[in-house]
Amino acid sequence: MPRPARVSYHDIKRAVTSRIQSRIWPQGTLLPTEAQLCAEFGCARATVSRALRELSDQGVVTRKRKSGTRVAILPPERARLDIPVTHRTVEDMGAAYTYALISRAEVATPAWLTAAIGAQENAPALHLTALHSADGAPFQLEERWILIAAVPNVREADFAAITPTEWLLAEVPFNDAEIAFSAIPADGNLPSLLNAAPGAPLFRLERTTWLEGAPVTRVHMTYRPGYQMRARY
Amino acid sequence: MPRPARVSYHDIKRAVTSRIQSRIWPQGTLLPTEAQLCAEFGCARATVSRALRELSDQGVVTRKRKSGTRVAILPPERARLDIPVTHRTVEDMGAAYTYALISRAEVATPAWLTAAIGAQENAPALHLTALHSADGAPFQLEERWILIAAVPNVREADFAAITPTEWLLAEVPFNDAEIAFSAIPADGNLPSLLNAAPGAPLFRLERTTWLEGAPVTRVHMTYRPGYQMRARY
DNA sequence: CAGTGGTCTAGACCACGGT
DNA sequence: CCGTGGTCTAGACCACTGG
Repeated sequence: MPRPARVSYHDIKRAVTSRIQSRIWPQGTLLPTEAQLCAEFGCARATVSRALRELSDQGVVTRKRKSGTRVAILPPERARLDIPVTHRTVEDMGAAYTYALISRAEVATPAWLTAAIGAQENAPALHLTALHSADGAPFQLEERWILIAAVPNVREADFAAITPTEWLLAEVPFNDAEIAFSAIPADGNLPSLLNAAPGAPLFRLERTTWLEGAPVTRVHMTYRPGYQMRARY
Repeated sequence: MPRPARVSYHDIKRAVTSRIQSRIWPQGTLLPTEAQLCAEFGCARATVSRALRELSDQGVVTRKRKSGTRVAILPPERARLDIPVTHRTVEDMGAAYTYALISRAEVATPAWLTAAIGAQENAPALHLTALHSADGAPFQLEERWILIAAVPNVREADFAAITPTEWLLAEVPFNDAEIAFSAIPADGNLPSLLNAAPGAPLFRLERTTWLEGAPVTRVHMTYRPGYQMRARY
């Protein structure tokens, strides 16, 4: 079979994955070294290196210095999950997006939150509740705490005009975050706000964000009944 | 401030993210070209290129030929989700893992599934139900369909001895997949199998896998009450 | 058409970590 | 120790796309 004049790292990726799929290199197999693959494919080592690095990022192979590159045993199912701002999620469904601030209050950070995110006891926080709707129907209820110490000018933000997510994205562009998904029952004010039967299962996403180790905000996003979050890989 | 003798792509990434965080480069700003950044940092273009490529992968900047590199507006919250095999999930919790096959039957692919995954009408499938337990307590109920046409030797697999996931991973190492998360009520046999109150909200993960466009398997993994799936980024 | 990112090369040095 | 991957360099050609 003819070889392209120039070998791309894509070619190497395809060749390697193909050999893994066809069992030429079963799980756990030690792959040839980068230098050997260079020779085989007739390309520079940087090209092989990039191919193997990407496969490693995808969890297809595992690499260790000195020991070499192996076909992953039990590759974790690894998905990249893009969670767009709700605004966009709704519009991507082809629906009209509306947003309403329900409540806004300065509070002391509740104890459960303090423990969960590593904030100081009773640190002042802004507590917000807001409803995101699609074509006028409730789509997602957002409950959020923002630590005022982390973003002092949050006191001046007008959350009737801009969603907390968008304000924060503009204000604190970067951070570390942790996400948790769960199923919760519709209780408290959820049935009326989300138009759900009492006790109905609702999908919830919780996200905590830190800026250089200091907690910034925690949000609970509870979706309308039947909502599914999707990802491909 | 002193510059290291050799500039790493990590240095560039930190420098760029730092400028974005500090509003030197607000959202939407056009960054200097790779060549300009090379000159500024005193390194090769490949180094700058790798730094910007990784930032682009992370959704921090967006790149387009000819127009250049810009700070992303509304960066999507992008998480990498590793879903290990249940076996490992349980053991990572420090619990003893057990597995039991509940049912196994050859069926015609149900109509709803056919439509969802693009399989042929009435294609023969293997339908499996299995329970994964942690320290003897129900942890996850797995309901799976495997299209026999895609993996003919599935008929000889002994799913009492090996979990469907692990068998499939060994048999069909690669594929495209789609995942959906949702909250469902405990109905049918779920309450008794997962030790849940009838109607209780349960977290469910659905995954469909294809091999080169042909559907291979669909699985519904329903977790015990209260389970949370977590990710960091 | 021309500017910008996308990629490859050939060579080099280095850090990690088995043996 | 020394093999393997991790990374940087300096230079080059190419592909896409905005003006």
